[in-house]
Amino acid sequence: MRKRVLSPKVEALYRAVMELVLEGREIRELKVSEITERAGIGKGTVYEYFDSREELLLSALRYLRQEWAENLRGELSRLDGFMGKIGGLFDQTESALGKIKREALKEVYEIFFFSPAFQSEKCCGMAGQIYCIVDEGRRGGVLRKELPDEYIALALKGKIIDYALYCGGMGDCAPGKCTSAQIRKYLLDSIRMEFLA
Amino acid sequence: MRKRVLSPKVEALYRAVMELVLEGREIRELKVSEITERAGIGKGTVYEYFDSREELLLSALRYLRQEWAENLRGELSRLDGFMGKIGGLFDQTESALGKIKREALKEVYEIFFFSPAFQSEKCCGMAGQIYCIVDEGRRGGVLRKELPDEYIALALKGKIIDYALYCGGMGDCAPGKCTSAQIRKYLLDSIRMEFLA
Amino acid sequence: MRKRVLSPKVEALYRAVMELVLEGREIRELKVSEITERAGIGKGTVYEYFDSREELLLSALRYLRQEWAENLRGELSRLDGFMGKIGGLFDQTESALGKIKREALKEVYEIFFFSPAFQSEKCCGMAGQIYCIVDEGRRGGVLRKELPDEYIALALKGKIIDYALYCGGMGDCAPGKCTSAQIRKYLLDSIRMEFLA
Amino acid sequence: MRKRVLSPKVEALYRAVMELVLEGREIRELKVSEITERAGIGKGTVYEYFDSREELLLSALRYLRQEWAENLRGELSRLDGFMGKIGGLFDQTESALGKIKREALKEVYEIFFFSPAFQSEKCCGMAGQIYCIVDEGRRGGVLRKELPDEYIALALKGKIIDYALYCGGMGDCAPGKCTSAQIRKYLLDSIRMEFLA
DNA sequence: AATGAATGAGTTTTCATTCAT
DNA sequence: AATGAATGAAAACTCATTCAT
Repeated sequence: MRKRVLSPKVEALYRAVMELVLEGREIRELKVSEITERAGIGKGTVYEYFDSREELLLSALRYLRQEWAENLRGELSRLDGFMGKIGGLFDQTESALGKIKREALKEVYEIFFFSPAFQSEKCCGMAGQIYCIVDEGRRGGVLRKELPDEYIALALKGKIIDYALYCGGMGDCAPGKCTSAQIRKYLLDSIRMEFLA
Repeated sequence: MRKRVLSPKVEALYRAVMELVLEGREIRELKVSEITERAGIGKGTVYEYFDSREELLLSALRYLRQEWAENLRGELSRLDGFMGKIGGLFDQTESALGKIKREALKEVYEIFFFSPAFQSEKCCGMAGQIYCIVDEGRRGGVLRKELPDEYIALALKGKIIDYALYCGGMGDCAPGKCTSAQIRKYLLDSIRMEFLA
Repeated sequence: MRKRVLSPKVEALYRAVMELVLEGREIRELKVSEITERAGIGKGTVYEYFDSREELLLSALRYLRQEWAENLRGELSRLDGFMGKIGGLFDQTESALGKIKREALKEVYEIFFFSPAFQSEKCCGMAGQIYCIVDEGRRGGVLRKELPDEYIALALKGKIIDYALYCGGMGDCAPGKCTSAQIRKYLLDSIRMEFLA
Repeated sequence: MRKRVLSPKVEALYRAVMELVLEGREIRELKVSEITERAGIGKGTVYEYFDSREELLLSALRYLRQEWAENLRGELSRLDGFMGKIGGLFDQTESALGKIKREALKEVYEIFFFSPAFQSEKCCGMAGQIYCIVDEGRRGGVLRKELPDEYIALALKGKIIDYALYCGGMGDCAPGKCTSAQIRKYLLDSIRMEFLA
């Protein structure tokens, strides 16, 4: 539970990157000068802490994922039971998506769902949270014995992604007759039916 | 509905982009000079056909998706029945991922699964195929009446993404006790159970 | 005798470097923008021909040495006899130094006398010319048999350096009672006395 | 005539510069941070003692020359007679060059032989020593009356440079048939023949 | 007096785009 | 229509210098 203390300048840089991403900018297109201006620090300062713009961006990405995952963990820790936590996951997903600009959705999806899969810290983001929930559910005996944890976690992650895509309003090409509440109900039902003992 | 014949230069450009992406490059980071070199044409020629690098990249992206989707459509057209086509979708996903470099996975996922959601041609790629399958299944009466097409399509897409992530070998953080064949079986079972009438 | 044809842009860059050096600038302190401005070409053009500023500077240096050595060779080729050519060497040295700004002396000495010693092209500059003269003198039988060519060449080079330093008006710390003509006479006398058979 | 005691910080800076030069770095390309790191003091401290990097570098240069010249003077003071001291000059030159890295040769030559010529302290380095020796020789009556001191000093300096270049192993382009001992003998012979009464 | 984190002016370098051929 | 050398605006990066501690 030790939060590594960041240099305030580095923290300011990470915050600036986050703000810009949430405003819809693509992370890989951010200029060093934009970030430092937003962070309110000098351009050269970046190079006291990072070897290059590339490194800054990668570190910021890692940090954002970590931050969000930690938030998520905090919220979920207050909830009980397998389905309770799953519900929390949906809640958090929905509320997080509600706060960001439409143009930022793509980048946020990528940062939160996709790119972690290609990093060594696979277990620390959303995927890590889901795994904990599954683990707890298993120990509580609420999950079907014949389904391996690995599959359940994978399938749950897929359902969160489904929901996130839908909430982003871009889930499908159909004329969108369902509300997101309906979609959520279907998804939760399917989870109950498929995974619960 | 005839496929418009591309200028050979444009085709060469699109192929070059595809090659580079399959070698693991991020599409948004490709330089004009790289693409034209790979395509074997002059740098200036790009601007005979496109207004800017941006436009070239977007067009190439659209083209790649279209190509892949068309291949997919071709393969699926030889298969019968809802579950037959779904099985084909899994087959195609697996074989496609088997052919590309590990570094290219991320970009290919993004191009194929994610970014379409943010384009006007939402219905033309993988999502479009899935929608057709659902539609056909509906007309054939094999799908549960109480589930809307929209949800089924969304959920199916999620399962394909699950499978793709798993095949990419990066699906989860568990020590990987399941084979991809097992995962596939679980996913197909869940589809049968949840959606079939 | 084939002069390698340079791209006109590269030639312009080399000329610009030469001009700036002769005006007293230190070659290693030249800015890319200064050089390209002087050369009358775009800043980016440098990077079409060189990988970096450093490379440009090194190439320009090599070129300057080559150029000057070639001029020297041309002038000397019109003169006959060992002492005739040696005299020419002194003439050329004096006239070359007369043409450049005082502040450029240091840099020019370095380029012409010193740095060649640290390059692979040792034989191509002033040292190379001297060696040819010694060689010719040896074949003509005018040099003392007991002195090896190597020593004679070395000693001659030293005398040219002496003269150059003196002409640069910085030869010594003495109040300078000798004229450069006198110094020259002493140097030529010593050459005659020591090396001639 | 007492040597002014240097602040330990300044001394550390000078030593650091010397070390770096002897490792092959060009003095004009040294960064302030490199020097202070090597000296083991804070970067800002430089500006307590020097107005600018430029001034630090010039002072360090002066110091290095002075140091070396003082060493030289010390060694030579133990030797007697014109040719004895000249021999000592050659000894010192050879042993000094034997101690430094090959890459440092160029810079050391420049610092020791060349750049003094462009400084106000012309008489204080090697040139100064030579002038003293000539002076002493003159007073002792061992030098030819018809040769002015100025020329003798100049010529002697040239011979030392010759020897230094040769010892640096880069004296000429000939296949190097002479040993440095031979070259030395030739040079000493020539000095005896030309300058001694 | 000593420090070193922070700075930003001043560089180098990149690369999409143009345009003469 | 095709080219690629040339460009320069815009970006990354460096590093001497400052100044709060």
